[in-house]
Amino acid sequence: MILKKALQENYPILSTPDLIEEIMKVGQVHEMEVDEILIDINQNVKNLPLLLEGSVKILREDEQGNEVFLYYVDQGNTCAATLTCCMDSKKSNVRAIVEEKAVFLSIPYEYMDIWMEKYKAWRDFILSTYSIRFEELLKAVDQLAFKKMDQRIANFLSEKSKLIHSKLIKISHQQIAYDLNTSREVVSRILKQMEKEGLVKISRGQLELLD
DNA sequence: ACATTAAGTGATT
DNA sequence: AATCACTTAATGT
Repeated sequence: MILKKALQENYPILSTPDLIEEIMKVGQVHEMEVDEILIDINQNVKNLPLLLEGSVKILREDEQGNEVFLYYVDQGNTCAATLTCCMDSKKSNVRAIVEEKAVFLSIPYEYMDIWMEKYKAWRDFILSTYSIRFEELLKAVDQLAFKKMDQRIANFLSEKSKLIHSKLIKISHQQIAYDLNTSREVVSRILKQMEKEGLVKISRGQLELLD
């Protein structure tokens, strides 16, 4: 079956045959289009999504509704923040928006505990996604705390470029400003500077990373 | 041709 | 680095 293959390719760590079978049995395949909200803040999370295709952007929001980009989750991964919520079906503290058309397996949260006891592969999987995401989070934190806007923008763009495997990024200055919680003018000015330095080529609604 | 939206700029805090 | 007010340029209808 094609699904099984996708699962094995994207999640080699879950290779235990019995576990694969169970995942296939209880997991529901879902598809979501770009910009759809996979998980919203304060939403009760009762399913764990295992991304098979596409990618998702994880955002944090403050009391005033300002959003800040945290990190991307791509295929073969799941979000640790979601995982935490999923463990006992708590409310999400982040928002997950589909960045690239996503296909994922939705696992009801009841199985989290059961599989933790039953399968070593599952435990390893959970632990490793925790540590991967923890590092991502630390990266995000010191970006926010210590880096200046120009570095944050440069970083944001290179992450994005890596994610979509393209140097051509279709995004407006406004959208970048929104993701990094700054103003459009600042983004425009920094981008202009980067262009002078030969780092990017800007055109309306899209930009290209140069080397 | 006109309206709409993206991007550029200077001044101010 | 943020905000404002305004201009200029690109794009859609």
